[in-house]
Amino acid sequence: MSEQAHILVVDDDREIRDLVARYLSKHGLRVRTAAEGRQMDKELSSWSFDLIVLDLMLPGEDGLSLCRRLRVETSIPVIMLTAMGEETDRIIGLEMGADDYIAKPFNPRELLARIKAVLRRSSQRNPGAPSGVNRESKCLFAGWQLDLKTRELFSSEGMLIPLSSGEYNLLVAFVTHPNRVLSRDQLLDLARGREAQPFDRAMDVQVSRLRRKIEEDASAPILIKTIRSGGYMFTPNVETGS
Amino acid sequence: MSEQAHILVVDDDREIRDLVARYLSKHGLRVRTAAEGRQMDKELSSWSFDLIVLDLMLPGEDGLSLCRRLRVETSIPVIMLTAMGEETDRIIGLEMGADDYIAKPFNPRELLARIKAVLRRSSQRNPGAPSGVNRESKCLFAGWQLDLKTRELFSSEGMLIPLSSGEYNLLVAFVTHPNRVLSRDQLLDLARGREAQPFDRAMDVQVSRLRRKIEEDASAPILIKTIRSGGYMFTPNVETGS
DNA sequence: GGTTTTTGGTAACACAATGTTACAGCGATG
DNA sequence: CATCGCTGTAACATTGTGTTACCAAAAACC
Repeated sequence: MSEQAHILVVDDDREIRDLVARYLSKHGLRVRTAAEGRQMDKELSSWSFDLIVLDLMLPGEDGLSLCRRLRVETSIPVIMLTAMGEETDRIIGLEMGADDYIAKPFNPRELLARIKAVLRRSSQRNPGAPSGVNRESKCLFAGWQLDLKTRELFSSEGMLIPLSSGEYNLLVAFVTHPNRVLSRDQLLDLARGREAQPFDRAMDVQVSRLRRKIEEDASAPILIKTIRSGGYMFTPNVETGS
Repeated sequence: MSEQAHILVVDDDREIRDLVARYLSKHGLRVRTAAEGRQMDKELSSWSFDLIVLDLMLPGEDGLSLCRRLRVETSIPVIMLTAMGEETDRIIGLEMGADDYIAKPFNPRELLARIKAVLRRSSQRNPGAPSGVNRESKCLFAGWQLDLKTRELFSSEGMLIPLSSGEYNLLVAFVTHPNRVLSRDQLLDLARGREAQPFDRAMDVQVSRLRRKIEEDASAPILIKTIRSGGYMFTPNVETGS
């Protein structure tokens, strides 16, 4: 979050989405949007976010239900948007686990202020930590064992393989998104929380360095496959456990 | 916290104290009250609390100052009560380290919702760990035993390892905030109560000195991990006991 | 099939972050 | 006021990361 914060705006009204997205971007935030729950899930699985702005009324699964799910699955702060201004709704929102609440119609400036307040709080609470999912503490894949709590990687023989912070973050990004094509851009976001510059080859190099440590034969990679003009894919099955 | 949470309400207005105490008790929380700072300290030294509801305006030492002290001495979450509704006050409250804020007059139901929200957050942050002051006097981690009362550190063989007071404070900061990334800035605040200057390397040096004493191999640290461009993380499980 | 173009791998370098040591200043102690 | 232990600072060593460059592999083109 020393960089720009990454915000997901979930609202079925296209105008509001665009308005908010434009306003927040102009004020230095990175913004992505989703129209409803399924799109939200898709965004969540592709990017890491620092905060979610969530409309209460949505087609399909409604905002409260999404909010409850977010609370169970992640620790990303949520600001609820609602058309109704009554106190009960506000309270219900908070009871569902939202971090703040704002009534429609709202002044974008106020939304920005609340976003900053919530980010300030959550960065105090959990500074520097990657937001989002992180419940299980061990991951098993292809004989390897990655301990998310101690940030340690063990080979199938039980040897401790030292990873740099960058290699660890990248591996976590892979392990939490297996069997999917991840673009360099996404990886950069998931592992570093930053955006790609044009001709940014940082991820290629980091992948290369990680391969050298975890692949049997780094010149014929099995675990981290290259998807030409797509990115990379982490192919082993990942078992997550306590 | 699987039991009833234990709440301390600090407010000089007797009516508010009683009203809040009754409402919260009725909803399954254990509540104690205090009218001002000294009473608060007395309660704190007699009981362990999961959360403190703290009025901003108090006779004697005011709420902000109490809040700041609480932050230094304990890790109990705080919700600030204030008569003023302006954002500056809110921000000041949050900067002092409050976890949430609610403006008077408030709906008890909203207070309850916020209390639950904060408890939920703090139990996520510190799962299974006993909340509150370390009236516990011993900490066990990775075979080490740290006695908070006598400020002594014993190795697994029972040897007394002398610590300087700086090393002790740093270790306490780690032991009370395990499994979290702590920035140099935070560590400086927790262990020294001061702010970082630009290019302040004091914590690096102190961490290095502490590692030399508690790590098996200081060149491959297990207990205190470096999080590049983030800070440090204390990774062992900490058991606290009497 | 052969050539060109695009894409990815990685070595080498430069820079940034961190580890470590030496030393000076400070306060406590006797 | 000499000594001792502790701490911060500065200097240097080490390690990690991003960038660039060059080469190889794959795809596109003819």
